[in-house]
Amino acid sequence: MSHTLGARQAQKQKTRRALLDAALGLLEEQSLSSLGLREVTRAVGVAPTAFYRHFRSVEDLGVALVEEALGSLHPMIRTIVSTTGDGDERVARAVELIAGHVDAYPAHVRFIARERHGGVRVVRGAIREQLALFAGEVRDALASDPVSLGWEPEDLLMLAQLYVDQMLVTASALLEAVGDGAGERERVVRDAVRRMRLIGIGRAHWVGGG
Amino acid sequence: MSHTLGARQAQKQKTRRALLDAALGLLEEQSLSSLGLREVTRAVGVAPTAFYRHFRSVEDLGVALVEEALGSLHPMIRTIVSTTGDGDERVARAVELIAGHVDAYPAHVRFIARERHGGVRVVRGAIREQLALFAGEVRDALASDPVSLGWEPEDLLMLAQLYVDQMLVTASALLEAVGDGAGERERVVRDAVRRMRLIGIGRAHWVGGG
DNA sequence: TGTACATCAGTGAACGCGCGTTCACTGATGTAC
DNA sequence: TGTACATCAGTGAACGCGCGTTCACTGATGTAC
Repeated sequence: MSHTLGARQAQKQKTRRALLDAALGLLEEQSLSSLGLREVTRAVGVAPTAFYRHFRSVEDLGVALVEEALGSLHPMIRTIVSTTGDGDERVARAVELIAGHVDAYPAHVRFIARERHGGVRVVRGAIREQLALFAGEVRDALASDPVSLGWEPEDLLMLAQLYVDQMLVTASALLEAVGDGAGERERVVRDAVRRMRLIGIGRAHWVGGG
Repeated sequence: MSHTLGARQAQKQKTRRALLDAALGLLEEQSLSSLGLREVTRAVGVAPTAFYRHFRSVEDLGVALVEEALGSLHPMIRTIVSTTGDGDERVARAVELIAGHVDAYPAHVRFIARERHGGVRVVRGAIREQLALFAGEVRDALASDPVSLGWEPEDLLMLAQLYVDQMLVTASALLEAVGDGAGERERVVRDAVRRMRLIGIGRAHWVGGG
């Protein structure tokens, strides 16, 4: 996969990276459907036409950003679901992991939160697809937990989706709290922990059917 | 409030309404930060300059849409929180009310889902403000319910926010299901009911502190 | 009711500007012998 | 190692187009007497 690239390929990758990073930066203050190709190339310092050597359009770049942003989340999700310990410990660790991810990749998180319901159809579709994969992973992890004995498959998937949604809600709330000081951030974390605890309690007392 | 308007005022209101409606229509396929003033006036059939008689900018029109879209939700929220009956009945009625609102005002719902994390700061702020009002209303309703005896104020607000979030998640999921036939819609409704039930169960067994 | 004047929603021409896309190009890198 | 040719990432000029905003205007509606 990562055998030595020729100088030409290496330079091309570098420019592509620069285009993606510039776009991510510009997308902190606007949404994808208003991002211009010339804006991106101007930020990088290449000619507008260079863009076409890497992407067919800004939408295409958007799809690449989705894969990058959500691809990097898979390892984190696997870490969370494979964490051991009792309920409250697991919740605390999960929220910590999410907070760490938001600190490490704030622009990616903002991009996903913004474009999940944004104005570009193919990008919404790509995000939806990735989130469905996440929900599947979480469901499989839940299924192999003794607590889930007697749960119907549909209910397990519902719970998995609820967890994935909460992960995004938490990430997005943390992002908004970034500028508001450490106190506000602490409050958001405590709130996220309580939400997850409440869902965990609902899970522990769940009765199917109805 | 609604005493008879002069012919001039009445005509002005009509044009304003047409601008808001045209914008809502255009925003089904794009986001506010890429919506152009000329697009809106073209859709209505007035000169571009007429726009300025009603709004200072497209952002300003966006804030007006937020007030319209979320203002109309207040009565629904009051109806939901004042509904009587046991947990499962209340949940079912709440989801029905939400589904009815989505059917009645799909463009408003899409607008809020899209712009809640969208690229226009003042619009995000206006949405956040309205949602905080909703959460406050829900919290007050929860507080006056015997089930909440012993709950800390912070936990009540957390739960209220969770309910408001779920309302939006449900509305947005219903919207996505609109094109996918009645079966898919039914599935989304069942899923929403189960999510709300699970949260209700967590609420019933909640223990503060920790 | 009739008249003279004020208001103001909507018009239409004009502006400078940045957009996405096309095209033929350049020159460094890669490859075949 | 050296040479001749192919590839291809990035260039720069050019295009037609729609944008937001300004300005002086028109003519129907409103108001004062």
